[in-house]
Amino acid sequence: MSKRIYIKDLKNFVGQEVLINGWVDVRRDQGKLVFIDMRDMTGKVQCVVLPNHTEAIEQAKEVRTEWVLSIKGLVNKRPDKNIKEDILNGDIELEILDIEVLNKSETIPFEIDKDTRNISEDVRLKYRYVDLRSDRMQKNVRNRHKVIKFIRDFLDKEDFIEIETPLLTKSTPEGSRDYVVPARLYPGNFYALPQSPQQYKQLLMTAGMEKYFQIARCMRDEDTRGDRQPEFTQLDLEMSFVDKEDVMDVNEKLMIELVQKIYPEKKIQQIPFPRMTFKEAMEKYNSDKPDLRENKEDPNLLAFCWVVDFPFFEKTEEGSWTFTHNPFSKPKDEHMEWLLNKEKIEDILTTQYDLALNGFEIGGGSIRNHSPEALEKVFEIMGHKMENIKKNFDHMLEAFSLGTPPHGGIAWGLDRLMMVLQNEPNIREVITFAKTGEGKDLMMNSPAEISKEQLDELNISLNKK
RNA sequence: GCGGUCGUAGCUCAAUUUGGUUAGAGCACUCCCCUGUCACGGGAGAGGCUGCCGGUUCAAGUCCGGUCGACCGCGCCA
Repeated sequence: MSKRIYIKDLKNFVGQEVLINGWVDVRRDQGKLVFIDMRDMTGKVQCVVLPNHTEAIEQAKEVRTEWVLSIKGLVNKRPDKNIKEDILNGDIELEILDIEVLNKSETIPFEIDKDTRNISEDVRLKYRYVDLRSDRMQKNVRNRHKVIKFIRDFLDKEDFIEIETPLLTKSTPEGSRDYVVPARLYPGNFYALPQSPQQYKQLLMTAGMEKYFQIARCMRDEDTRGDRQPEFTQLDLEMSFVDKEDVMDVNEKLMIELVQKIYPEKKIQQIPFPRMTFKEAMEKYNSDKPDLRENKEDPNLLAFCWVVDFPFFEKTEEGSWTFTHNPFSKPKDEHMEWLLNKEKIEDILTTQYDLALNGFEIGGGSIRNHSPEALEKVFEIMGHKMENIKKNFDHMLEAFSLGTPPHGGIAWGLDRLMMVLQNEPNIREVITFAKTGEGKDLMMNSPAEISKEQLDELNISLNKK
Protein backbone atom coordinates (compact mmCIF):
# COMPACT_ATOMS: atom_id res chain seq x y z
CA MET A 1 0.00 0.00 0.00
CA SER A 2 1.52 3.30 -0.98
CA LYS A 3 1.61 6.22 1.40
CA ARG A 4 -1.77 7.66 2.33
CA ILE A 5 -2.25 11.40 1.88
CA TYR A 6 -4.43 13.44 4.27
CA ILE A 7 -7.33 15.11 2.52
CA LYS A 8 -6.32 18.54 3.79
CA ASP A 9 -2.95 18.13 2.04
CA LEU A 10 -4.28 17.16 -1.39
CA LYS A 11 -3.85 20.70 -2.71
CA ASN A 12 -0.09 20.11 -2.56
CA PHE A 13 -0.35 17.15 -4.94
CA VAL A 14 -2.04 18.66 -7.98
CA GLY A 15 -1.16 16.65 -11.06
CA GLN A 16 0.01 13.67 -9.01
CA GLU A 17 -1.41 10.24 -8.36
CA VAL A 18 -2.22 9.73 -4.65
CA LEU A 19 -3.97 7.43 -2.22
CA ILE A 20 -6.56 8.66 0.27
CA ASN A 21 -8.41 6.76 3.00
CA GLY A 22 -11.67 7.70 4.62
CA TRP A 23 -15.44 7.51 4.77
CA VAL A 24 -18.02 8.16 2.07
CA ASP A 25 -19.66 11.41 3.15
CA VAL A 26 -22.04 11.81 0.19
CA ARG A 27 -22.44 9.96 -3.10
CA ARG A 28 -24.00 11.61 -6.16
CA ASP A 29 -24.61 9.17 -8.97
CA GLN A 30 -25.28 10.88 -12.31
CA GLY A 31 -25.23 7.81 -14.48
CA LYS A 32 -22.11 8.18 -16.56
CA LEU A 33 -20.53 10.40 -13.90
CA VAL A 34 -20.34 9.53 -10.20
CA PHE A 35 -19.25 11.94 -7.47
CA ILE A 36 -18.13 10.73 -4.06
CA ASP A 37 -17.37 13.20 -1.26
CA MET A 38 -14.72 11.56 0.90
CA ARG A 39 -14.07 12.46 4.53
CA ASP A 40 -11.09 11.79 6.76
CA MET A 41 -10.05 13.34 10.07
CA THR A 42 -8.56 16.31 8.25
CA GLY A 43 -11.41 17.30 5.94
CA LYS A 44 -13.44 16.47 2.89
CA VAL A 45 -12.82 16.35 -0.83
CA GLN A 46 -14.95 15.71 -3.89
CA CYS A 47 -13.89 12.66 -5.86
CA VAL A 48 -15.19 12.02 -9.36
CA VAL A 49 -15.17 9.04 -11.65
CA LEU A 50 -14.96 10.01 -15.29
CA PRO A 51 -16.84 7.94 -17.90
CA ASN A 52 -13.69 6.56 -19.51
CA HIS A 53 -12.75 4.67 -16.31
CA THR A 54 -15.30 1.93 -16.84
CA GLU A 55 -14.06 -0.30 -14.05
CA ALA A 56 -13.95 2.53 -11.50
CA ILE A 57 -17.50 3.56 -12.50
CA GLU A 58 -18.75 0.07 -11.63
CA GLN A 59 -16.95 0.25 -8.28
CA ALA A 60 -18.29 3.73 -7.53
CA LYS A 61 -21.88 2.67 -8.20
CA GLU A 62 -21.54 -0.03 -5.51
CA VAL A 63 -20.38 2.18 -2.65
CA ARG A 64 -22.76 3.74 -0.14
CA THR A 65 -22.74 6.39 2.54
CA GLU A 66 -20.27 5.74 5.39
CA TRP A 67 -18.47 2.92 3.65
CA VAL A 68 -14.75 2.97 4.39
CA LEU A 69 -12.69 3.32 1.23
CA SER A 70 -9.16 3.58 0.02
CA ILE A 71 -9.14 5.55 -3.23
CA LYS A 72 -6.32 5.81 -5.73
CA GLY A 73 -6.72 8.92 -7.84
CA LEU A 74 -5.29 11.85 -9.67
CA VAL A 75 -5.44 15.29 -8.03
CA ASN A 76 -6.84 17.73 -10.59
CA LYS A 77 -7.43 21.44 -10.57
CA ARG A 78 -11.16 22.02 -11.09
CA PRO A 79 -12.33 23.75 -14.24
CA ASP A 80 -12.97 27.43 -13.42
CA LYS A 81 -16.76 27.12 -13.64
CA ASN A 82 -16.77 24.32 -11.05
CA ILE A 83 -14.67 26.04 -8.40
CA LYS A 84 -16.35 26.42 -5.02
CA GLU A 85 -14.68 29.26 -3.14
CA ASP A 86 -16.06 28.73 0.33
CA ILE A 87 -15.15 25.11 1.04
CA LEU A 88 -11.96 23.13 1.71
CA ASN A 89 -10.61 21.69 -1.54
CA GLY A 90 -13.20 23.68 -3.50
CA ASP A 91 -10.62 24.30 -6.20
CA ILE A 92 -9.46 20.70 -6.65
CA GLU A 93 -11.01 17.28 -7.02
CA LEU A 94 -9.74 13.74 -7.06
CA GLU A 95 -10.20 11.82 -10.30
CA ILE A 96 -10.84 8.27 -9.16
CA LEU A 97 -8.68 5.57 -10.74
CA ASP A 98 -9.36 2.70 -8.35
CA ILE A 99 -11.48 2.06 -5.27
CA GLU A 100 -10.69 -0.48 -2.57
CA VAL A 101 -13.53 -1.13 -0.15
CA LEU A 102 -11.98 -1.46 3.33
CA ASN A 103 -15.35 -1.94 4.99
CA LYS A 104 -19.00 -1.69 4.10
CA SER A 105 -21.64 -0.03 6.29
CA GLU A 106 -25.28 -0.75 6.85
CA THR A 107 -27.54 2.30 6.58
CA ILE A 108 -26.53 4.46 9.54
CA PRO A 109 -29.19 5.01 12.24
CA PHE A 110 -29.26 8.78 11.69
CA GLU A 111 -27.75 11.28 9.32
CA ILE A 112 -24.61 13.04 10.49
CA ASP A 113 -24.40 15.76 7.83
CA LYS A 114 -27.02 17.83 9.63
CA ASP A 115 -26.89 19.09 13.23
CA THR A 116 -27.17 15.89 15.27
CA ARG A 117 -28.38 17.89 18.27
CA ASN A 118 -31.82 17.61 16.63
CA ILE A 119 -31.70 13.81 16.92
CA SER A 120 -33.07 12.13 20.06
CA GLU A 121 -30.24 12.00 22.46
CA ASP A 122 -30.78 8.39 23.48
CA VAL A 123 -30.24 7.36 19.85
CA ARG A 124 -27.11 9.47 19.61
CA LEU A 125 -25.75 8.01 22.84
CA LYS A 126 -26.48 4.44 21.78
CA TYR A 127 -24.62 4.98 18.50
CA ARG A 128 -22.13 7.47 19.91
CA TYR A 129 -19.38 6.23 17.59
CA VAL A 130 -21.52 7.36 14.66
CA ASP A 131 -22.52 10.64 16.31
CA LEU A 132 -18.85 11.46 16.93
CA ARG A 133 -18.20 11.37 13.17
CA SER A 134 -20.15 14.60 12.65
CA ASP A 135 -18.17 17.76 11.99
CA ARG A 136 -19.42 19.43 15.16
CA MET A 137 -18.60 16.53 17.49
CA GLN A 138 -15.22 16.05 15.82
CA LYS A 139 -14.46 19.70 16.53
CA ASN A 140 -15.58 19.40 20.13
CA VAL A 141 -13.32 16.42 20.72
CA ARG A 142 -10.35 17.82 18.82
CA ASN A 143 -10.55 21.26 20.43
CA ARG A 144 -10.75 19.59 23.81
CA HIS A 145 -7.45 17.94 22.99
CA LYS A 146 -5.98 21.30 21.97
CA VAL A 147 -7.11 22.90 25.22
CA ILE A 148 -5.65 20.10 27.33
CA LYS A 149 -2.43 20.19 25.32
CA PHE A 150 -2.17 23.94 25.85
CA ILE A 151 -2.75 23.56 29.58
CA ARG A 152 -0.06 20.88 29.87
CA ASP A 153 2.47 22.95 27.94
CA PHE A 154 1.67 26.14 29.84
CA LEU A 155 1.92 24.55 33.28
CA ASP A 156 5.08 22.67 32.32
CA LYS A 157 6.69 26.01 31.47
CA GLU A 158 5.54 27.34 34.85
CA ASP A 159 7.42 24.46 36.57
CA PHE A 160 4.34 22.38 37.37
CA ILE A 161 4.55 18.62 37.00
CA GLU A 162 1.66 16.30 36.21
CA ILE A 163 1.22 13.56 38.79
CA GLU A 164 -1.35 10.76 38.77
CA THR A 165 -3.18 9.98 41.99
CA PRO A 166 -5.09 6.78 42.85
CA LEU A 167 -8.55 5.95 41.59
CA LEU A 168 -9.04 3.26 44.20
CA THR A 169 -9.15 5.28 47.35
CA LYS A 170 -11.12 5.71 50.54
CA SER A 171 -14.67 6.80 51.22
CA THR A 172 -14.94 9.87 53.39
CA PRO A 173 -18.17 10.76 55.14
CA GLU A 174 -18.29 14.41 54.05
CA GLY A 175 -19.03 15.62 50.57
CA SER A 176 -20.78 13.87 47.76
CA ARG A 177 -22.00 10.28 47.65
CA ASP A 178 -19.18 7.92 46.69
CA TYR A 179 -19.02 5.31 43.99
CA VAL A 180 -17.61 2.29 45.79
CA VAL A 181 -15.67 -0.75 44.65
CA PRO A 182 -15.72 -3.99 46.65
CA ALA A 183 -12.30 -5.17 47.86
CA ARG A 184 -12.00 -8.85 47.01
CA LEU A 185 -9.21 -9.52 49.50
CA TYR A 186 -11.05 -7.82 52.36
CA PRO A 187 -14.64 -9.04 52.51
CA GLY A 188 -16.97 -6.28 53.65
CA ASN A 189 -14.48 -3.57 52.76
CA PHE A 190 -14.70 -1.14 49.88
CA TYR A 191 -12.58 1.27 47.97
CA ALA A 192 -14.16 4.51 46.89
CA LEU A 193 -13.57 6.25 43.57
CA PRO A 194 -12.30 9.81 44.06
CA GLN A 195 -14.71 12.75 44.09
CA SER A 196 -11.60 14.82 43.51
CA PRO A 197 -7.88 14.34 44.20
CA GLN A 198 -8.14 16.96 46.97
CA GLN A 199 -6.40 15.09 49.78
CA TYR A 200 -3.77 13.49 47.56
CA LYS A 201 -2.77 16.79 46.01
CA GLN A 202 -2.39 18.40 49.41
CA LEU A 203 -0.26 15.48 50.55
CA LEU A 204 1.87 15.99 47.42
CA MET A 205 2.61 19.44 48.81
CA THR A 206 3.72 17.76 52.04
CA ALA A 207 5.81 15.54 49.77
CA GLY A 208 7.73 18.53 48.44
CA MET A 209 6.36 18.50 44.87
CA GLU A 210 5.53 22.21 45.26
CA LYS A 211 3.76 22.62 41.92
CA TYR A 212 1.39 19.82 40.91
CA PHE A 213 -1.33 19.46 38.33
CA GLN A 214 -3.44 16.66 36.92
CA ILE A 215 -6.10 16.26 34.28
CA ALA A 216 -8.12 14.26 36.78
CA ARG A 217 -11.25 12.18 36.40
CA CYS A 218 -13.66 12.63 39.29
CA MET A 219 -16.71 10.56 40.21
CA ARG A 220 -19.72 11.65 42.21
CA ASP A 221 -22.78 9.49 42.67
CA GLU A 222 -25.32 12.30 42.48
CA ASP A 223 -28.12 13.03 40.03
CA THR A 224 -27.05 14.76 36.84
CA ARG A 225 -27.87 18.10 35.26
CA GLY A 226 -27.16 19.67 31.90
CA ASP A 227 -23.81 20.74 33.33
CA ARG A 228 -23.16 17.70 35.54
CA GLN A 229 -22.18 14.10 34.82
CA PRO A 230 -21.45 11.22 37.21
CA GLU A 231 -17.87 11.24 36.02
CA PHE A 232 -16.20 14.38 34.81
CA THR A 233 -12.78 15.90 34.34
CA GLN A 234 -11.05 18.50 36.44
CA LEU A 235 -7.89 20.41 35.81
CA ASP A 236 -6.62 20.01 39.36
CA LEU A 237 -3.64 22.01 40.53
CA GLU A 238 -1.91 22.87 43.78
CA MET A 239 1.05 25.11 44.69
CA SER A 240 3.22 25.52 47.76
CA PHE A 241 4.40 28.78 49.37
CA VAL A 242 1.67 30.83 47.72
CA ASP A 243 -1.08 33.19 48.72
CA LYS A 244 -4.44 33.73 47.08
CA GLU A 245 -3.09 36.25 44.58
CA ASP A 246 -0.40 33.85 43.34
CA VAL A 247 -2.90 31.12 42.55
CA MET A 248 -5.41 33.47 40.97
CA ASP A 249 -2.71 35.16 38.87
CA VAL A 250 -1.32 32.02 37.30
CA ASN A 251 -4.79 30.69 36.55
CA GLU A 252 -6.00 33.96 35.09
CA LYS A 253 -2.92 34.11 32.87
CA LEU A 254 -3.45 30.52 31.79
CA MET A 255 -7.10 31.15 30.94
CA ILE A 256 -6.39 34.34 28.99
CA GLU A 257 -3.55 32.85 26.96
CA LEU A 258 -5.59 29.71 26.31
CA VAL A 259 -8.47 31.70 24.86
CA GLN A 260 -6.20 33.95 22.81
CA LYS A 261 -4.26 31.01 21.38
CA ILE A 262 -6.99 28.45 20.73
CA TYR A 263 -10.08 30.62 20.40
CA PRO A 264 -8.76 33.81 18.73
CA GLU A 265 -12.27 34.64 17.51
CA LYS A 266 -13.48 34.99 21.08
CA LYS A 267 -13.34 38.18 23.11
CA ILE A 268 -12.78 38.31 26.84
CA GLN A 269 -15.05 41.06 28.11
CA GLN A 270 -12.79 42.33 30.89
CA ILE A 271 -9.08 41.84 31.66
CA PRO A 272 -7.99 41.54 34.40
CA PHE A 273 -11.00 39.49 35.39
CA PRO A 274 -13.41 41.43 37.59
CA ARG A 275 -13.74 40.35 41.18
CA MET A 276 -16.65 40.56 43.56
CA THR A 277 -17.46 39.23 46.96
CA PHE A 278 -20.01 36.50 47.48
CA LYS A 279 -22.20 39.06 49.26
CA GLU A 280 -22.10 41.46 46.31
CA ALA A 281 -22.77 38.68 43.83
CA MET A 282 -25.83 37.53 45.74
CA GLU A 283 -27.14 41.07 46.24
CA LYS A 284 -26.60 42.25 42.68
CA TYR A 285 -27.11 39.05 40.68
CA ASN A 286 -28.74 36.63 43.11
CA SER A 287 -26.12 34.10 42.06
CA ASP A 288 -22.69 33.02 43.21
CA LYS A 289 -21.78 32.48 39.54
CA PRO A 290 -23.08 35.65 37.89
CA ASP A 291 -23.35 36.00 34.14
CA LEU A 292 -21.72 39.37 33.50
CA ARG A 293 -21.96 39.34 29.70
CA GLU A 294 -23.03 42.71 28.32
CA ASN A 295 -24.49 40.95 25.28
CA LYS A 296 -25.78 37.48 25.98
CA GLU A 297 -26.53 36.89 22.29
CA ASP A 298 -22.86 37.15 21.32
CA PRO A 299 -21.53 33.58 21.04
CA ASN A 300 -17.93 34.81 21.14
CA LEU A 301 -18.13 36.86 24.31
CA LEU A 302 -16.51 35.45 27.43
CA ALA A 303 -17.20 37.15 30.76
CA PHE A 304 -14.96 35.72 33.46
CA CYS A 305 -15.46 36.75 37.05
CA TRP A 306 -13.79 35.84 40.32
CA VAL A 307 -16.07 35.49 43.31
CA VAL A 308 -14.37 35.70 46.71
CA ASP A 309 -15.07 36.02 50.43
CA PHE A 310 -17.47 33.12 50.80
CA PRO A 311 -18.75 32.26 54.26
CA PHE A 312 -16.85 29.27 55.59
CA PHE A 313 -19.80 27.62 57.31
CA GLU A 314 -23.54 27.43 56.87
CA LYS A 315 -26.30 25.89 58.95
CA THR A 316 -27.77 22.58 57.83
CA GLU A 317 -31.48 21.83 58.04
CA GLU A 318 -30.85 20.04 61.32
CA GLY A 319 -29.19 23.16 62.71
CA SER A 320 -25.61 21.93 62.78
CA TRP A 321 -22.75 23.60 60.91
CA THR A 322 -21.34 22.43 57.62
CA PHE A 323 -18.78 23.92 55.25
CA THR A 324 -19.95 25.77 52.14
CA HIS A 325 -17.10 24.79 49.81
CA ASN A 326 -14.14 22.89 51.15
CA PRO A 327 -13.33 21.79 54.71
CA PHE A 328 -9.61 22.04 53.96
CA SER A 329 -9.78 25.75 53.15
CA LYS A 330 -8.08 28.31 55.32
CA PRO A 331 -10.16 31.13 56.74
CA LYS A 332 -9.15 34.67 55.85
CA ASP A 333 -6.20 35.66 58.05
CA GLU A 334 -8.25 38.18 60.02
CA HIS A 335 -10.82 35.46 60.85
CA MET A 336 -8.39 32.74 61.94
CA GLU A 337 -8.73 33.90 65.54
CA TRP A 338 -12.50 33.32 65.39
CA LEU A 339 -11.99 29.81 64.05
CA LEU A 340 -9.47 28.92 66.75
CA ASN A 341 -11.88 30.24 69.39
CA LYS A 342 -14.90 28.74 67.58
CA GLU A 343 -16.68 32.10 67.82
CA LYS A 344 -18.67 34.23 65.31
CA ILE A 345 -18.85 31.11 63.19
CA GLU A 346 -21.34 32.53 60.71
CA ASP A 347 -19.04 35.51 60.10
CA ILE A 348 -15.91 33.52 59.26
CA LEU A 349 -14.97 34.02 55.61
CA THR A 350 -12.75 31.64 53.67
CA THR A 351 -9.90 32.24 51.27
CA GLN A 352 -12.10 30.46 48.69
CA TYR A 353 -12.08 31.89 45.16
CA ASP A 354 -14.48 30.68 42.48
CA LEU A 355 -14.17 31.42 38.79
CA ALA A 356 -17.42 32.03 36.94
CA LEU A 357 -17.74 32.18 33.15
CA ASN A 358 -20.94 33.29 31.42
CA GLY A 359 -23.03 32.12 34.36
CA PHE A 360 -21.31 28.78 34.93
CA GLU A 361 -19.00 27.89 37.78
CA ILE A 362 -15.91 26.70 35.98
CA GLY A 363 -13.39 26.68 38.80
CA GLY A 364 -12.91 26.91 42.51
CA GLY A 365 -10.08 26.78 44.95
CA SER A 366 -8.59 28.17 48.11
CA ILE A 367 -5.56 28.54 50.28
CA ARG A 368 -5.53 25.47 52.50
CA ASN A 369 -5.58 25.20 56.22
CA HIS A 370 -2.16 23.63 56.81
CA SER A 371 -2.17 23.98 60.60
CA PRO A 372 -3.38 20.78 62.27
CA GLU A 373 -4.84 22.73 65.20
CA ALA A 374 -6.95 24.94 62.94
CA LEU A 375 -8.14 22.03 60.80
CA GLU A 376 -9.20 20.18 63.95
CA LYS A 377 -11.30 23.21 64.89
CA VAL A 378 -13.08 23.04 61.53
CA PHE A 379 -14.12 19.46 62.19
CA GLU A 380 -15.07 20.25 65.76
CA ILE A 381 -17.37 23.03 64.57
CA MET A 382 -19.00 20.61 62.18
CA GLY A 383 -19.61 18.31 65.12
CA HIS A 384 -17.14 15.61 64.36
CA LYS A 385 -16.13 13.95 67.56
CA MET A 386 -12.42 13.64 68.09
CA GLU A 387 -12.57 9.90 67.38
CA ASN A 388 -14.13 10.51 63.98
CA ILE A 389 -11.54 13.10 63.10
CA LYS A 390 -8.85 10.64 64.04
CA LYS A 391 -10.50 7.90 62.04
CA ASN A 392 -11.16 9.81 58.82
CA PHE A 393 -8.58 12.56 58.67
CA ASP A 394 -5.78 11.29 60.86
CA HIS A 395 -3.49 11.01 57.86
CA MET A 396 -4.12 14.67 56.97
CA LEU A 397 -3.56 15.94 60.50
CA GLU A 398 -0.47 13.80 60.84
CA ALA A 399 0.92 15.01 57.52
CA PHE A 400 0.30 18.59 58.53
CA SER A 401 2.34 17.92 61.68
CA LEU A 402 5.27 16.59 59.65
CA GLY A 403 6.37 19.62 57.67
CA THR A 404 3.60 20.62 55.30
CA PRO A 405 4.27 23.97 53.62
CA PRO A 406 1.56 26.60 53.25
CA HIS A 407 -0.23 25.79 50.02
CA GLY A 408 -3.27 26.42 47.90
CA GLY A 409 -4.76 25.48 44.59
CA ILE A 410 -7.73 25.30 42.33
CA ALA A 411 -9.75 22.83 40.29
CA TRP A 412 -11.42 23.67 37.01
CA GLY A 413 -14.40 21.90 35.59
CA LEU A 414 -12.85 21.14 32.24
CA ASP A 415 -16.07 19.85 30.70
CA ARG A 416 -18.00 22.98 31.61
CA LEU A 417 -15.23 25.17 30.26
CA MET A 418 -15.29 23.24 26.98
CA MET A 419 -19.08 23.48 26.87
CA VAL A 420 -18.88 27.28 27.02
CA LEU A 421 -15.93 27.56 24.64
CA GLN A 422 -17.64 25.32 22.08
CA ASN A 423 -21.00 27.10 22.51
CA GLU A 424 -22.71 23.87 23.43
CA PRO A 425 -25.96 23.75 25.40
CA ASN A 426 -24.83 20.97 27.74
CA ILE A 427 -21.79 19.14 29.01
CA ARG A 428 -22.52 15.88 27.17
CA GLU A 429 -21.67 17.48 23.84
CA VAL A 430 -18.01 17.79 24.89
CA ILE A 431 -17.75 14.36 26.56
CA THR A 432 -17.11 11.57 24.07
CA PHE A 433 -19.02 8.78 25.79
CA ALA A 434 -21.48 10.62 28.00
CA LYS A 435 -24.04 9.09 30.32
CA THR A 436 -27.76 9.78 30.50
CA GLY A 437 -29.50 11.69 33.25
CA GLU A 438 -30.09 8.37 34.99
CA GLY A 439 -26.39 7.56 34.85
CA LYS A 440 -26.60 4.95 32.12
CA ASP A 441 -24.21 4.32 29.27
CA LEU A 442 -26.64 3.38 26.50
CA MET A 443 -23.88 2.18 24.19
CA MET A 444 -22.18 -0.20 26.65
CA ASN A 445 -25.40 -0.93 28.48
CA SER A 446 -23.96 -0.12 31.86
CA PRO A 447 -24.51 -0.38 34.71
CA ALA A 448 -25.22 -4.09 34.40
CA GLU A 449 -25.62 -7.14 36.59
CA ILE A 450 -22.58 -9.25 37.28
CA SER A 451 -22.43 -13.02 37.47
CA LYS A 452 -23.07 -15.05 40.59
CA GLU A 453 -19.44 -16.20 40.39
CA GLN A 454 -18.22 -12.61 40.47
CA LEU A 455 -20.49 -11.82 43.41
CA ASP A 456 -19.33 -14.89 45.29
CA GLU A 457 -15.71 -14.01 44.71
CA LEU A 458 -16.41 -10.57 46.18
CA ASN A 459 -18.33 -12.05 49.11
CA ILE A 460 -21.39 -10.04 48.15
CA SER A 461 -24.96 -11.22 48.43
CA LEU A 462 -27.77 -9.08 47.10
CA ASN A 463 -30.97 -8.24 48.89
CA LYS A 464 -34.12 -9.10 46.94
CA LYS A 465 -35.58 -6.05 45.29
C1' G B 1 -36.78 11.17 45.96
C1' C B 2 -40.07 15.27 43.61
C1' G B 3 -42.10 18.35 39.54
C1' G B 4 -42.45 19.48 34.22
C1' U B 5 -42.04 18.25 28.81
C1' C B 6 -41.97 14.34 25.46
C1' G B 7 -42.47 9.09 23.28
C1' U B 8 -46.10 7.65 15.80
C1' A B 9 -41.51 4.43 9.75
C1' G B 10 -34.09 4.06 10.39
C1' C B 11 -34.18 9.81 11.48
C1' U B 12 -37.25 14.49 11.92
C1' C B 13 -42.26 15.43 12.28
C1' A B 14 -47.97 15.44 10.93
C1' A B 15 -52.66 13.08 11.82
C1' U B 16 -56.87 20.05 14.30
C1' U B 17 -60.47 22.40 18.05
C1' U B 18 -64.27 17.66 19.35
C1' G B 19 -62.21 9.43 19.55
C1' G B 20 -64.69 7.71 13.49
C1' U B 21 -62.49 4.89 6.39
C1' U B 22 -56.64 1.74 4.52
C1' A B 23 -51.92 6.33 10.22
C1' G B 24 -49.30 10.65 6.12
C1' A B 25 -44.91 13.84 4.64
C1' G B 26 -39.59 15.16 4.22
C1' C B 27 -34.84 12.94 4.66
C1' A B 28 -32.52 8.14 4.59
C1' C B 29 -33.10 3.19 2.13
C1' U B 30 -34.02 -0.30 -2.66
C1' C B 31 -34.55 -0.29 -8.09
C1' C B 32 -34.54 2.55 -12.84
C1' C B 33 -32.99 7.17 -15.77
C1' C B 34 -29.33 11.13 -16.01
C1' U B 35 -21.66 13.74 -18.57
C1' G B 36 -20.33 18.58 -14.02
C1' U B 37 -23.00 17.60 -9.57
C1' C B 38 -21.51 19.31 -4.71
C1' A B 39 -27.81 18.76 0.67
C1' C B 40 -27.58 17.06 -7.56
C1' G B 41 -32.11 16.13 -10.25
C1' G B 42 -36.32 12.89 -12.25
C1' G B 43 -39.36 8.31 -11.80
C1' A B 44 -41.00 3.94 -9.16
C1' G B 45 -41.00 1.09 -4.57
C1' A B 46 -40.42 -0.94 0.20
C1' G B 47 -40.79 0.38 5.15
C1' G B 48 -45.60 1.00 11.26
C1' C B 49 -47.08 -3.81 17.76
C1' U B 50 -48.41 4.65 17.22
C1' G B 51 -42.72 2.71 23.87
C1' C B 52 -45.12 -1.20 27.02
C1' C B 53 -49.44 -3.10 30.21
C1' G B 54 -54.35 -2.46 31.48
C1' G B 55 -59.11 0.27 31.35
C1' U B 56 -63.40 3.25 29.16
C1' U B 57 -66.07 2.84 24.34
C1' C B 58 -69.75 0.09 18.99
C1' A B 59 -64.85 2.29 17.89
C1' A B 60 -58.43 4.59 20.87
C1' G B 61 -52.27 7.18 17.89
C1' U B 62 -56.18 10.39 20.16
C1' C B 63 -59.57 9.68 26.58
C1' C B 64 -58.21 7.43 31.74
C1' G B 65 -54.76 4.62 35.08
C1' G B 66 -50.13 2.36 35.53
C1' U B 67 -45.24 1.37 33.81
C1' C B 68 -40.57 2.07 31.10
C1' G B 69 -37.34 5.47 28.75
C1' A B 70 -35.15 10.41 27.15
C1' C B 71 -34.66 15.56 28.26
C1' C B 72 -35.22 20.09 31.60
C1' G B 73 -35.41 21.73 36.60
C1' C B 74 -35.74 21.10 42.28
C1' G B 75 -33.69 18.28 46.22
C1' C B 76 -28.70 16.57 46.14
C1' C B 77 -23.79 17.86 44.26
C1' A B 78 -16.80 19.24 50.18
